[in-house]
Formats: sequence, structure tokens, C-alpha cells
Amino acid sequence: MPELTSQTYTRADEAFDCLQTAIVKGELAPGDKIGELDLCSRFELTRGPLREALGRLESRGLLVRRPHAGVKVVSLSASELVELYRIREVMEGLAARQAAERMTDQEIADLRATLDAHEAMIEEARGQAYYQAEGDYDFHHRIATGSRNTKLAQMLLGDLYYMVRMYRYRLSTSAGRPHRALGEHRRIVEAIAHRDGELAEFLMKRHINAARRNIEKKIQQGDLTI
Amino acid sequence: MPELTSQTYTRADEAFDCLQTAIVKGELAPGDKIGELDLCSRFELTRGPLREALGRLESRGLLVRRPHAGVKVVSLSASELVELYRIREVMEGLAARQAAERMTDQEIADLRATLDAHEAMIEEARGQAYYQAEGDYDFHHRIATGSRNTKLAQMLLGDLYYMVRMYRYRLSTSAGRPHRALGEHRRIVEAIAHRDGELAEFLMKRHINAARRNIEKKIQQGDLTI
DNA sequence: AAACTGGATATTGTCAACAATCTGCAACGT
DNA sequence: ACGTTGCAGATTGTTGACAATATCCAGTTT
Repeated sequence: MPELTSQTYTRADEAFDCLQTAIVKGELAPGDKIGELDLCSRFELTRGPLREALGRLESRGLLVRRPHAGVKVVSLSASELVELYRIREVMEGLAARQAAERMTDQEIADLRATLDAHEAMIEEARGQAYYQAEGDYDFHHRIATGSRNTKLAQMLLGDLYYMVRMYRYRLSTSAGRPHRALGEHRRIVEAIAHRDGELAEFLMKRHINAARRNIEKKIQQGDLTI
Repeated sequence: MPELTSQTYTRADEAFDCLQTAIVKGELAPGDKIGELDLCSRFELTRGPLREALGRLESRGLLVRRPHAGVKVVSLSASELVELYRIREVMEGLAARQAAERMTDQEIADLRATLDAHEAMIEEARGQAYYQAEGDYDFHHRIATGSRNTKLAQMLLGDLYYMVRMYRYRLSTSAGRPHRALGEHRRIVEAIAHRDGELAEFLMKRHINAARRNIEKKIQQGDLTI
């Protein structure tokens, strides 16, 4: 048998993961110029695999390269961040509709459990924006996967979410927003449980629309330094 | 001055473009297992840049790699191809709406000219499916760009279109479809010219929906070997 | 004094050799 | 006869050295 547990992690995969998480967590901030050998010593690898990983990251839009000049972490303008949410709106709307049609009952039960845990976190850790953000991410992650649309999930999980998370830790959530967001999540799940794809799509689009308007408001208030 | 015309094409860029077009044109068919040194001799380059390009292609989902086992061109199942059109429907709907809000008058005029040229091609080269396909691609390309949504255009032009074009040359167009599609294109452009984003989105979604149903019909008839 | 030009330095792009791993075939045992 | 096991070959992953290019600083010029 050709070793089915072929979880062979290559150095390039390792480099890719390390860099991606470093960027998302903010250890490498947007706009930072980073040298290849700096990264090599930092992550204990050589330039070959690193460059391969850089190619992947560039292709995903997390960093930009100029030949012979160097690599820098991509820096989104305020308007580009807003545009990102417009894309999320239509794509996650589709994901919600397809999830309503295709998720198993078990997955829906798990989704409900996720929201319960999320609610408990909001009650307990009042103001803990980090957990709120992670809980939100988990919710959207499950729906993207539940859509059974391979490419859609790939684009959401592999592209958009990483870019959104890059900036999420800067977006201080408004006072009542987490609680309101939870309510919106619950209604989406109920629509999915009723297998009402059309409603699920509508509610998801409205949900992300609200998040976008929230960000736009902050930008106008100057609360956001991008 | 630091050479503003810094169109420095690296070997990796070259490799990336060559491979991408080779895949899209069908010279490398879906499912083909391809060796690195084969590609090296084929495109006159060494393995370093090639591997970087392979990383990018993999990240874009055009090919899949198994460590130590090799690279093969991705092969979409029939259902995955259909799912691709569902994604196009919502994303290009958004693109059309934003294009209606943001395209310049000049761009709209160019778009009309494109359709005129397209119409002439349909009349002249009756049955020339290739030109039909390229004309269709050009139309959608212009609208994606006209949306002024950087990330949206990047995802459409850099991801989805390449995958669609990969399979388009196999999809023999139905008898009256090109002419009907042209009519749909014209109505979309008129909506954009009237700056009616909502209508443009609706018409674009319906347009791609029709294309999807066309493909589904062919699949059911068994005209499509995927 | 400000702007430009030139070269030194450091960084990136590229290459070719080495090591690790998978695939396919053949021999063996059951 | 069939399945398993071990080996040989080929292919991929990795490494370190070499070449090409952009950046930075100093000297010069206007």
C-alpha cells in the first residue's frame, strides 16, 4: 500500500503556513518590507522552499514582490477593505444557500452548538473581542465548508478569510455588535435548518452588509488607521 | 531614476505564464501527470524558477501536487464545473453592478465596440466556436476590470476565468446560443450605460445562469466527456 | 545648497549538484 | 495462482554557490 497517511509536510508547506499565520496574526504587519534571508533565519529554512512559499503567498494576494527589490506584506486601503466585504456578501450568500440545501443534520446540530458556545463566550468574556472574532470566523468557516462547493470553500477559506482576519484584530467591535451579530447568526442557522436556501442567502447577505456598514462608519469616524 | 519601466520578467514569471496558457489551451490536458524535467526541457528553463511557478499554479488550483509523487493538471468533475458557474453568477453579478456605477463613458463606448466586433465575427465565421468563446471572454474581462474592485477582478481574471477557459474549448456551443448570448450581452451593456447597477446585476446573473443550464443539459445528454 | 551621477554593497534571481522519497518490477512465500 | 516484500531506478525535495540587479551613499556639479 502506498502509505495512505502520506501527510508528508515539505519545507515549502511549512514555510507557507508559518508565513501565512505570521501575517494574519500581525507579526508581519501590512506594508513591512521583508528580506528573504531574514525569513530564512527566522523560520529555520533555506531560500529554495521559502521562495516557493513566497510565490504561493503572492498568488493569493497576501504579499507583493518587485523583482530584485524585495517582498512586502500587502497593505489594503480602507476602500479595498470595504470592497472585500462586498465580495464576501455575494459569495457567502451563495455559500449559505448551498449549505441550506446540502448540510447534513449532524452538521447543522454542530453549527447550533457552535453558536451556543459562542453565546457563552460573549456573556463571560465581556469585551474579549478576540474570542468574538474567532467565534465569528468559526461560524463562517463551517458554512463555507457545508456548501459542498469545493472551489467556493477554497476561495473563501484560502483567500478572503485570511485577508479579512489580517485586519480584524484592528477593528474594535462596537458596543452591542457581538450580541446583535449572534442573533443574526441564529436566524441564518434556523433558515438552514428549515432548508430554506433563499432565506439563508438573504439573511447572510444582510448580515455581512451590516458588518460592512459598521466598518464604513468607523472609517468615517477616523477610528480606523489603515 | 530607478528604471520605471521595470517590466523585469523573471524566469519564474515566464514559467508561470507558459504553463498557464499551456493548460488553458489544452496542450496539457486535465489529469495529465507532468514531470518537472519534462517541463524544463520544454520551456527552456531550470527547476528553481519552475518550482516557484508550480507553487503559484497549485495555489490557484490549476494543478495538484503530491510530495515526491509528481504534479498533475487538475481535473474538474462535471458537478465541479457546474459549481464554478454558480460562483461566477454571484461574483460577476456584483462586477456588473459595480461596473455600472464606476465605468467611464469611454469604457462603456469601448464595450459597445467590442460587442459590434463580436457580432460581426458571429455573422462571418459561422460556427467558429473559438472566436465566439474569445469574444465572450473579452466581454466578461472588461466588466470585471470596470468594476474597479481590485480583489474581485483579481479573483475573476486570475482564478475563475482560467478554469472556465480550460474546459470551454470542449463545450461545443449549441446552435443558436452565440446569437442569444450576444443579445444578453447587449442588454447588460445598456443597463450599465443607464447606470442601473441593480438591473445590470440581475441581467448578468440571468446570463450566466442560462450558460450554466446549457452546460447541465449537455452533461445530461452525455455530450460532455469530463 | 540642491540636484545629479557614479560606484560599492547588499539583496534577489538563477543554477547545478546532493539527499530523500515514491513507483514499478521481480522474486519470494503462502 | 495470488498477494506480499524487497530492491533498483527515477523523480522530487533541498541545499549552497554564482550571477544579475536595485538601493544607498558619497562625490561632484550647477
